[in-house]
Amino acid sequence: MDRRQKKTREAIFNAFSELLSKKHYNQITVGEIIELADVGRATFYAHFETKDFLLRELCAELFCHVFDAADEGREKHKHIFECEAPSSVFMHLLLHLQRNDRNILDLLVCENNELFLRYFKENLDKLIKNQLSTFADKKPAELPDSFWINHISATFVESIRWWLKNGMKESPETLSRYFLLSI
Amino acid sequence: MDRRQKKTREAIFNAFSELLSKKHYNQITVGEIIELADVGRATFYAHFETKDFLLRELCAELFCHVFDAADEGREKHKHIFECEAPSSVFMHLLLHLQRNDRNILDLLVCENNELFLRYFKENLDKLIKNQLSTFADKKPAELPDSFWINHISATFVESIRWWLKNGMKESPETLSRYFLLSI
DNA sequence: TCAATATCGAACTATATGTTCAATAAAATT
DNA sequence: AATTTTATTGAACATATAGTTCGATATTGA
Repeated sequence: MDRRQKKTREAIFNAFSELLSKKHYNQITVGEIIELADVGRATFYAHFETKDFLLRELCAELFCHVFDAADEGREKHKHIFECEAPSSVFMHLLLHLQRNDRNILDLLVCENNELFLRYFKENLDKLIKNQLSTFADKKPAELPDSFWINHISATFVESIRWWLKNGMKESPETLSRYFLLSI
Repeated sequence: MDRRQKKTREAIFNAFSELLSKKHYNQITVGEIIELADVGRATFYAHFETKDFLLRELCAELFCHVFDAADEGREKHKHIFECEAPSSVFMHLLLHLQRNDRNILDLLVCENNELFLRYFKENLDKLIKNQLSTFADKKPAELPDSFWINHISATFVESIRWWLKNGMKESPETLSRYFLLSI
């Protein structure tokens, strides 16, 4: 990819992230983004069709980071859900979140960002679907799989939201325990 | 309240509901609302500061309907959560949802409507807080109350969302069972 | 060096928001 | 029934933002 493109893209992502951590997605204008990113209006639209597309691509990058972060360096580490005992799965993701991507936490804690949450949950659903066996012993027999998957990932997301809303006082270990207890 | 005001307000609510069932909140314009409601632009703004305020008030009305619907007629029926055995609490709300307010379901199923979901969850949180004892036997001792409340109401909402997303094939009884099983 | 292409900036169109105001119609008051 | 108060109307208005267009300029990769 052209060096210029990469730079521009990066500048826009950074500006957007910074704005997202300060104000609600709906209240951010393209004008603000390009001003902070210091790129021309036409340039922005050469990269992203709309603000929604920008968010979608930013999410894709962040998720890639977070969900595949452990991938680099070790080989047997395809998913976060594969690398440790079932009981620490959640904690592992929390650690990744904490360590690597302050951005993603900003997005999560941000008052209401449904678009982001949807993408996040889509990714979670996929992950959890692949790791269903991990939670199989807790699943009431009567529940349909899709209900169960939805329930786990929703509980996952809500645990994080609760954590952030309350100032992240608990350690990842504690929160991980809360999550597993509540399932 | 002036008869004219009431009519106008009603017309705007109806138009807004109808639009909400067809398209996303963000894509609905004030222009569309007043056209469908057949009221003047200035009139709209005499009633509602912004579209967000309109939604907030619509929600307030709907929640009032749903959460207090059983209130009319009987006296010992302050909350849906007080009128029956714990096991049918959820079903009771589902029945209200089904019976009284197609609108509210439209809002819930609508792809992404974070504002509505937030108000809905706020109401739920309050209700569940008052009814904590109902779920006390299921609560792991270690969990903080606020985490537990959040978990229950989130599970509640997600159960309904799953139900709607999958075409509402299950009976309210079944869904109620799923909900209680997953907690 | 050169051809391809990314950026710039400024102007432009289009659409939505929210306000203002004088005229009119409906409601409440006497 | 007459009068006052209030709500609605419609049109004009100012403002903000989205998204497009295009010629000029600068950067890149070959």
